[in-house]
Amino acid sequence: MLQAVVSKGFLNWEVLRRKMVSDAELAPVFAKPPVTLREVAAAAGVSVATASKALNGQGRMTAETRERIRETARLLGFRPNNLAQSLLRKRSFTVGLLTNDTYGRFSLPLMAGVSDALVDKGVSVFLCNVEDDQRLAQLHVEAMLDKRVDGIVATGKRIDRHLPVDLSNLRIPVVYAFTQPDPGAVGLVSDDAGGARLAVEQFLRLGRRRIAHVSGPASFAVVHTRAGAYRDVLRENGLPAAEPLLGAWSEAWGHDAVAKLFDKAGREGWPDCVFCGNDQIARGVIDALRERGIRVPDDVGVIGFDNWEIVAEATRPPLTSIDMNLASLGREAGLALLSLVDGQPAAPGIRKLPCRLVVRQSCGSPPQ
Amino acid sequence: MLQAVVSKGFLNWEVLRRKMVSDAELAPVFAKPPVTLREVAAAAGVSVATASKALNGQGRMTAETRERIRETARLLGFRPNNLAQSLLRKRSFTVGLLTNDTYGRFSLPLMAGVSDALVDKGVSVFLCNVEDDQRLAQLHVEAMLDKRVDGIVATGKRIDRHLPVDLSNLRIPVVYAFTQPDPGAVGLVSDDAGGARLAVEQFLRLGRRRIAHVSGPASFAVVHTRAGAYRDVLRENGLPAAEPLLGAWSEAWGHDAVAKLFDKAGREGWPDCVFCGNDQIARGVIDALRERGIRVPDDVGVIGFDNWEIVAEATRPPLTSIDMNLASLGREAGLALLSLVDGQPAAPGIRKLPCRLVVRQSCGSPPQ
DNA sequence: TCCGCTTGAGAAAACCTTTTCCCAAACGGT
DNA sequence: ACCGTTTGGGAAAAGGTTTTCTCAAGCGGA
Repeated sequence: MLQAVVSKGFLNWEVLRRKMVSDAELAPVFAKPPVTLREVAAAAGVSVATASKALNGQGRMTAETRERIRETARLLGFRPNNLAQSLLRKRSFTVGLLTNDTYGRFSLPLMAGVSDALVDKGVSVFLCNVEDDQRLAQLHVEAMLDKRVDGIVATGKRIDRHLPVDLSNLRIPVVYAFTQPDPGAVGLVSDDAGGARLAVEQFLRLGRRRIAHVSGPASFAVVHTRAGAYRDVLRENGLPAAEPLLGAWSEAWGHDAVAKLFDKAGREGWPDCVFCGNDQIARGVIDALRERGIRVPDDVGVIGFDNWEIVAEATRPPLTSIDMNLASLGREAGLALLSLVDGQPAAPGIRKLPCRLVVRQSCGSPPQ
Repeated sequence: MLQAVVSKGFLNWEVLRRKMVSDAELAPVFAKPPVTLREVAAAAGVSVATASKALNGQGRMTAETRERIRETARLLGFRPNNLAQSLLRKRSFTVGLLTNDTYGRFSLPLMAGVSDALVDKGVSVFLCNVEDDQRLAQLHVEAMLDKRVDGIVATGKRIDRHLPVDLSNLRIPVVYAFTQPDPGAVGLVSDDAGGARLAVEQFLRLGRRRIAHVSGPASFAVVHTRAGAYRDVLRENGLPAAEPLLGAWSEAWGHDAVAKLFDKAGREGWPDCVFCGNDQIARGVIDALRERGIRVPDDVGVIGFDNWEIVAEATRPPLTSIDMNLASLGREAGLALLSLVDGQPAAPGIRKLPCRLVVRQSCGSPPQ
């Protein structure tokens, strides 16, 4: 193939050789400028227009010419400059990921999901951690806009709070994932009610009947969503729902809640299972039960929420929990954003993605 | 000010007005194209060259002209197109952050630090999660190169492992933070030996003398680094060092280690404090001690490593721990990369950044 | 009045790629 | 031999900004 090319005299071999030698000579590695299309065209003995068309499969030319140009580009290690492409196409193949939860763990799988969905479409993701700082958020948004991102995924640590910046008039599409969307925007969240339902129904399936619910602070919307679903399922099954115990998202509160639930005399008044608002509470609950000599899951079953593996697997016994599928949520958000960027109208409003029950050992086995 | 401008007749007010009206009319928000320098120049009645110089503080012109152009730009909401600027300047003000630890927690504060150091220099960060997938890593690196990032920060979940991609011949600078650097490259890691030293010396200061060390798997380099420092400090103080107990990075191993340390009869053979290789081990140790009726910190002091707040603060009592200052590490990495990008030669080799002792309650108080 | 210098501002090239014409040569048909 | 069509490929504009060069006007001095 190469031989044919050279013998035809079209490949400017001298250009190619000089280039490669000079590259090898260049001691300071950083100084080596990338190969441009112009250089490829020169080496192949064609115009840049033809070179461009050859590499993009556009235009008309002999198969031989096309292949020769391709080979030259390959040999030279040509890679098109995305900046120039973006300038022309008015698409940067770049999106921004705005979050105020850099240290937390909700945005992490979510971010991975977004990035994962976009990378093989050639789209890169700008990471923007804004903490809760308005100024910082503004700074990041402006930087992204200036860099001509095609769109923005907004995410946060709470479903019921806005990011500290207004993204509603941005002239680029925005998708909200796991954070409060602006009205009329596209939002993706986990189906917390569905998740809670999964937990309670699992207990019912296992033959438990006296189901308690211990959750986080009343200031969180999800606390009420999950508590509502808890009550609904029990009502649907003709069972009495105890008033949910609201406290904090901590192990310590799990301990306290156990005291509240199990201090009353009369074992028959005790719940036979506890659905917890997150895994830390569940961990506290399980530890407190063990300290009281109450066996998990034999005497009392426990299910957590979030499926934070490092906690769920360290719990004794390992914790059954609800997984919000945040990576999928992120992937969906990335794809939704992409289709918005492509001009496809997306249904505004909040879409809820299903949760998943991850069974370990803390919820017990089905009755024999 | 505006009045003066208009009265001078230089501000093409009609252009400005039409622009603003048409903007307001444009219903589909996404269709509104950004204002270009050309438009600013036209509205101000000057050439693009003059407009550019006015906004950048370059060139010579009357103060009045400069101010008029600036005002026009402000009014029109002009923001320079970074893509065009980057193309010309051969600097994209963009760096890549490569990590294989998206779900872990080491890279998180580190990422935040990098981003934090760069954002107010106008540099944005591409987040690239490569898991441990060679193909994915290659994909990400090529995408970054194509987008003409100015440099790359490589980070990972282990100091003693390479990322699944070779970054050593990249023609852009690379800084390694909390991952194994290529030979001759710039690397930043935490000073694990120093951190271990802080912990052991704290115990000594508190009057403890029988110091045990429980750490992670022998396959981790940091395990040996920390164990070495542990031995060194004890030797320097003329105290016998027990052989470190190596196991896993888990709570369960913390439990097992306590059994090994405290099962032997004879209280005088027991350690009076335990330095743990990470916070999860420490958590396990503390729980196991409590279950044996051994009081922390009164009978046995415990210090962890990593200062993973959510664990350290949930431990009973709250855990004293070594913080690796990962956010600072990230900041330093960002700044180092920037100075490399600016052409400043940086000393190659691994720079170790100090750790910090975070005192909570598990290590006890000084002897009275 | 003429010359040289300063001042203020514009024209044009450059960055790199894509795309729309456009043109010359070759070719088939009569 | 002539005409119309296809084929293969090139010239040039476009995208938005920066920078260098150029140039005209104005001004002071002789």
